[in-house]
Order: sequence, then C-alpha cells, then structure tokens
Amino acid sequence: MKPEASKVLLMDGHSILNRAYYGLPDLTDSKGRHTNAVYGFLNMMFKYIETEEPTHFGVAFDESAPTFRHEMYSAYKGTRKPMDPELKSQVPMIKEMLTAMNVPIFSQPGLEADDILGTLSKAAEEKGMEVTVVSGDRDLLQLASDHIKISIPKTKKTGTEIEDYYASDVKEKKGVTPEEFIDVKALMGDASDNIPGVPSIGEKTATAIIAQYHSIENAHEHVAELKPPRASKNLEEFYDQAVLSKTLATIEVHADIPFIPKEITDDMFFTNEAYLLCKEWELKSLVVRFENRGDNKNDIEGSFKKFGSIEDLKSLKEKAASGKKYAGISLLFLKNPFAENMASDGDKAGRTLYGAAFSTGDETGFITTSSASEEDIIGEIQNYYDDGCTVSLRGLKTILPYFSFEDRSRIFDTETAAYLLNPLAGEYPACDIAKTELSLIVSTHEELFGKGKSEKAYNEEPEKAFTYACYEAYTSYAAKPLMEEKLKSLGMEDLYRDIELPLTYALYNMEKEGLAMDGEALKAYGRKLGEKIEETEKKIYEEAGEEFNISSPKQLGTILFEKLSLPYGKKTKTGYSTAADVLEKLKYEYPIVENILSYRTFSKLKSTYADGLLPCLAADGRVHSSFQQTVTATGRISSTEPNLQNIPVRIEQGKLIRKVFHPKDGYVYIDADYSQIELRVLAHLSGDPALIEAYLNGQDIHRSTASKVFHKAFDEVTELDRRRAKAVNFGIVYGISAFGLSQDLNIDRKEAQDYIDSYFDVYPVLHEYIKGLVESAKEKGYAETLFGRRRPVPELTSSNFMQRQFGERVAMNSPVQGTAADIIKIAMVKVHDALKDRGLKSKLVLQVHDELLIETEISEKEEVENILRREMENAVKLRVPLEIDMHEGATWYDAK
DNA sequence: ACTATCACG
DNA sequence: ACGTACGTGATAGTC
Repeated sequence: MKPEASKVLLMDGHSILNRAYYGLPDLTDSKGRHTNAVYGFLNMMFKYIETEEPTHFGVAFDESAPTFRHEMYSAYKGTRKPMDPELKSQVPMIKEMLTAMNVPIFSQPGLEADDILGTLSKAAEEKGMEVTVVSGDRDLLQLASDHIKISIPKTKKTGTEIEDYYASDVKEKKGVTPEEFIDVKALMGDASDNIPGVPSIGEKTATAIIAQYHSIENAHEHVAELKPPRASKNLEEFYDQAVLSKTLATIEVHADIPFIPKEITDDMFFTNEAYLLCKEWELKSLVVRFENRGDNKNDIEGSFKKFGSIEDLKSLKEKAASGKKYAGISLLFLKNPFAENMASDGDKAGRTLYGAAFSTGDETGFITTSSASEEDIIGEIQNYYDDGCTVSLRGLKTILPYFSFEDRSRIFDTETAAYLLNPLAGEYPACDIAKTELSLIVSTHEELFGKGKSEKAYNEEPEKAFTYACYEAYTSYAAKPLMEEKLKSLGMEDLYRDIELPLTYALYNMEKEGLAMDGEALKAYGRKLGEKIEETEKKIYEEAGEEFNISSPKQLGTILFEKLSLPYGKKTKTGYSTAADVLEKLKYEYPIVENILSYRTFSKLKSTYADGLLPCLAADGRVHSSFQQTVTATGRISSTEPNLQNIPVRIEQGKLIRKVFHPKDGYVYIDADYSQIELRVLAHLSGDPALIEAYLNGQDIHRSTASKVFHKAFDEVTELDRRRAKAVNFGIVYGISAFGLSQDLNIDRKEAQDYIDSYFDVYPVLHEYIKGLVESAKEKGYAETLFGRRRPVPELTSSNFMQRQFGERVAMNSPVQGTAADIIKIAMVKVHDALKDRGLKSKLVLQVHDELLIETEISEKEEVENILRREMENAVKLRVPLEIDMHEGATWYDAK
C-alpha cells in the first residue's frame, strides 16, 4: 500500500461506549460523575489512531428518535431494556469531548449508526480509500470487503483483544461471505435486535443452509431438500418472517448523508478545550497524554541512571543527605534458586537481592548486585537512614528483613498510605500510585515482564528491571509529600503514623516468629479424619444405592433431589443448593443427609487444615503466615499461606486441631480476646443509654436485650429468648435486614421484622444513630470509623436497588467493624512495643480480629498478663468498658 | 477462571 | 417483583 493512500477510521459510537462501560470498573470524578465509559472510549480511540494511522476519522451515533427499522420490529417485540443511568449520562459527555476534539460526529434522525457506517464505508471504498470500522457489533460483518475491515475489540480480563475481519476473514471464520451473513441472520434471528428469524434455526443450521444455498430465496426454492426436516418445515411456514428478517438485518449502504469523514489535521484531538474537559472529569492518564504530547516519554525517565559501582550510589546518597534529606528507594529481589530446599524461616525467605534504585527526584539511580555486593548496597541505604534521613518506599514489611529502621517517623510506606486513601483497590503497585498521585503513566510489572511474572525475568531483561525499579523509587519519592498532604487533609494522619505504620513492624515480627506446630500430631489427626471419611463414605454410598463424588455439589444434588427425590430448598444458578443450611433442615428425616453433613465436616477439616497446613510447616518447626495489611475494606488485617485466622474452634472435632499448635519449651500460650467488642463499639458510637447502662452494670448483654425486647423479667428469659436476642444483636452489627435475620433464626420474615421493630423501640437512640450512618454515608460518599478510617460506599449511588441496599448495610457495618479493627490494632502495637521495650522473651504470635496470642516465657507470665490486660482494655477510652477474657494453656486448644 | 462451600471473626 | 445478613481465604469441582 502506498504510504500516502487515504485511510478512513470510523467508530460506532454507542457500541464502543457500551463496551467500555461494561468492560471497565466504575470510575467517578470527585463530583460523582461517572466517567468509565468516556475514559475507555477515548483510550480505545487513541489506540486505533496510533495503530491504524488513519488520514480521515469520524464517529457515528444513533439518533435517539425511533428509526425506520426500530419501528418495524417494535411490532414484533417490546422494547429494549433501558440504558443504565450511569451509562446514559456519559453519552452527552463523550459527544461533548469529541466535539471539543474537532472529531466529526455523524448522526441523523431516522438512521441508525449501522446505516451511517455502511453508507460512509462503501462511499469511501468507492473513492479508493482503505476503511476500518470499529464496533462491538457483529452485525457489521456484512460490510466487510477487500478494502473494508471490520474491527471488533473485545475487553477480556487479560486485556483488550481485537478481532479484524476483511471479507476473506468472514468467509474463513463464519463460513459464509459478508453478503450471505445477512441471510444467516435472517434465518437465525437476533433477540437483542428483535429480529425474529425462523423458529428452531440457530447459528449452526443457518450457516449450513446459507453456505449451501447462498440466500434465503434460493433456500426457499429448494425448501424440500433442507435438513433437518424441522428447519425445512419451519422455513416454509415462516418464510415471510424470514424475508422480513432479512430486511431488518440489512444495513443501508446508500443513505443520504451529506457528510464525509474529516481529514485528520493538527487541530484534531489535542485542543485546549479537550484538555480542560479531561482535567474537569479527572481523566488523569489522558491529561498526561495531553501534557506529554510531542516528547513521547515522560521527562523523568531521561534522568534515570545506571550505577556502575557502589561509589555512584554513595555520591548520590551523600548529595541527598546534605540536601533534602529524604529519598525514595526500591529493591528488586530474585527468587532464590535454592529456595525449594531452604524452607521458609519467615525472614529473608528464599529471596536474594537483584538490585536497588535510589531516587532524590531530580536524580534516580539503579545498581545491581553484579556491580556491587548486596551488603554494600544495603549498607549505603542503611547508612543514609542512620544519618537521620527519611526513606520513602513501597511495601515496608517485605523490606524490613534487610534494614534496621527503628525510628518509624523517618519511614514512609506509600503502599499503606495508598490503602488508607482507598481501601477498595485491592492492590497498590507503584504504577497505580504514580497514576493516582502523580498523573504519571508507568508500565506495570506485567506489561514489562509478562504474565508469568517470574522474578527470573530481571536477569533476562535487565533494561526493564532498571526502568521498573527507577520508576518505583521515583514514585515513592515524588508521591510522599502529596500523599502526606492528602492523609492530613482527610484527617488520617494520626491513623497512618500512630496505628498503621507501627503495626507493620508488629506484623513483620509476628510473621518472623511464626507459630510452632507439631507435624507428627497433625499427620495423626489427618489419618484419623481419613478413617472417619471412609466410614461415612461407605454409609452414604449404601444409602444412595450407588457410588458418586460426594464433594461435587452437582452430583450430590442429582442424587438427593432427583434420585432420592428429597424436597429441595433453594436453587443456585447452576442447580440445586446443597449448602449446609438446606441440608440441616432435612437431616432429621433423612439419615443420609446427616452423614453427608458429617462427610463435609471431615473432608473440610482434612483437606483445608490437616493436609493444608502440613506444607506450611517450615524447617524451624513453625508456621509463618503472611499478614496482609492492605486488603480488607474495613481495616481488618487478613492472613494467608496459611490462613491462621480461620482455624476451627466452633466445631468440636475441628477444635482438636488447635492441640497441634504449642509453644516452644519453657513457654506457655496466653490468649486474650475482647468480649463483644463490636457491640461495645456500637454502644459507644451510638451513645444509646439503654445499651450503655447494660454494659456499665456488667450484665449479660444478650439476656438483657432479650428481657427488654420480649418484655420479660431478667430472670425469666429463656435460652431461646436469649439466642434470638443474640442473633438480633449480631444482625444490628451486620446492618440488619428482616430476611437475613429470618434465615439465621429459621423463622419467617414477618416475625423477624417484629423482633427488629421491638429492638429499635427498646434502643431508640441506637436506631437514630444507625439511620444517621446511612444518611451520612450517602452524603459524604464514605463510611468512617472512630479513628477516621474511611471506606467509600459507591454502591449507595447505584441505580440497582440491590446494590443500594447492600451499600446501606455496608454503611451501617463498616464504622463498627472498622472501629473494632482500629482498636485491636492499637492494642497490638502497644503490646508489641511493651514486650520489646522491656526486653521480654515473650512474643506476639497471632491476631485473630479480636484475639491476641502470646508465646510467653514461663517466668514472664504475670508480666505478660498485665501487659495484655492493660493495653487491650485501655487501648481506647469508650463510654463502656472494654473487657477481655484471658486464658493460658500448653496448646492453643487449652488457651481458649 | 469461576462457582459453591465452609472455616473463622 | 426482586433476593440479601458484615468481613475474610482455601479447597474441590467444573468449565
């Protein structure tokens, strides 16, 4: 193709906007405008402009007025489902943006975008131009030719994939020519376009018929020969409908449109008006695109240097130490090739340093362990810190094994800060921090090294490792002051400095200590479960009359609800529900169900706990779980590999597993857990006098609630009353709903609603408070804890009733769960620091949301108990006392 | 990769 | 008319 050949790019406006809307997560600017579809559309547009390099460009939109084809089919079927308001609001926005960019918009009353695209592409082809039509709609394939390419972007989890179709590709992939594709559609119909088609003919049959006969008219002539017979019969009967369908499916290519696509000139796209819109809608990466136009690369990348020796790092470090006195750093690690043989000891766990970047903003340098020793590199950075300088980094917990950063006030962790600023993101890689805080576009780890993300890639591609580390160090440097400012203005400065950052140290030490586990005892426990499973399995097969996979909900459902025809309760989208609450109701009448429940219990215990924990046992005889500080929406921590926060305790057979966790010789466990911390938090936050008084009097809170709600004397409350009141108390904490409560108590919804109503009559102040929480979250857009931790609740503005309802429960629950999380974090930090400051041998080894476990040296028992009680009960002063239960034991089982 | 289930708070 | 209790993580089965 001649380079000066004209090339037209046409986009299907609504279709691409639609794809972008459903393909991207919800994005809003600070004024609450939804922008994800606009953002996705523009990114897609620029991608095509860059890869296709067209000379002419335009975007087609449907007119909102009903069109000829719409009217014709509306006789057949009802209406399309209405557009989400969040998407609808973005239609005028994208048009405004395109207009600002001087991009021509084609739309005309009475014409659909398809017809415009059809007419324009054929007209362009006649003029000898190459054409690319971008749409998410496969109907457009009928327009493909040798010079007209239909390009269909697909947004997948893995990124955007593009399918391109010239006429030959349509033939190859669809088995028919573009023209014949219309006839295929006329036969198979299209529910979303309300094209009726012919009954019983689907895509396969339609394609086969048209491939042989080329048109519906010709197929009709040979209707007697058609296979299968049903298709033959139906085509005869519904031929009129097929002819109409063909009309409906045919895209107009001779519409009367006076416009031609506009030639792309310098004044298209990057106009000042468009720039201002990007800024207003906070489309940060587009703002950057505008600002960086001309010099493709970000300016700072030019300042990145490779250090050839430790002297280079030293001189930059010294310059920094005498100047601004703070720097960003980034360390890259390799998986140690011997890691498999050296079981994790919770410390430098199978890692070796590949290189480190050091950034002072103006200058950023990277040094690898091929030009300096690991000791020297670490030493220089440690030295810099020891000179009283401040270090900003990302992921403090993984870096702590290499340094001694005792003075926390001179450490800034961008990851933790980013989590506080938005706890919903899930992950906080440097590229996201750069984008959010600096409007800087940086390649992601995956973009640079691919999906496998094996750390070996650093050795194979040192250039990329260099770029990656420098950007991370630079980002940590540049984002620090901005993030600190944000934390301050949002009132989260103390939360960050006094709670989260010190907590990282406590979590690091907990991971390092680990929990001692008796591998042999665990194996024996596993064997015992194995026997139980076999026994139970036999009984089930006997009762079912056949062998099947009991662990397969699908097979189990078939056996129970079809073969044995038990009454089924709920259904899931894939079949019958076999969840425990359904089976629970059947177990008294059907012995097989009881055995199935036992089987479930045993196999859960064996697979997840007995077998699951064994590979986690490190060479030092201990289990080193990872504690995640930046995962949960509410501020709790989580535990992985293994999860030590869900070790069985409620179930008798499961509880036994706690006997395999035992302290080392000369030590005992001391376990302390808060008593009803969430309900106490709620009493404090709401200020409800009735609730507060019950706690001040040291009453059994559930009994007290039952006595009030059911109007009975305290001593006359039955166990059932108490159990119900307890469920309501829990429900309140979760953001109560009558349905949820009725499920939990196995009562009907009406009765559950009565309980809730009576509950709120008894605690009117609490009721007002809870209503206020929802109001406040709606107004501010987030829920917050006593210590200022925020959780955005975007669901509250959703157009979906269910989503909004969920948002309301979140608004009620997050401040309670979150404040409780804040409190135990404070206690953890205080306990951890107290043990350390006194030089005790006893160590904090586990946190389970409202519980702390300390491996206690025997002679330190009393001191540890004092510390635990004091720091936990006085972590914060509330209107009600915080109480703990504390036990000691020779195993975790005994300490509960 | 997704769903169903179930362990914990 | 709908279909839900809040917050997690691991496993097995299915696609």
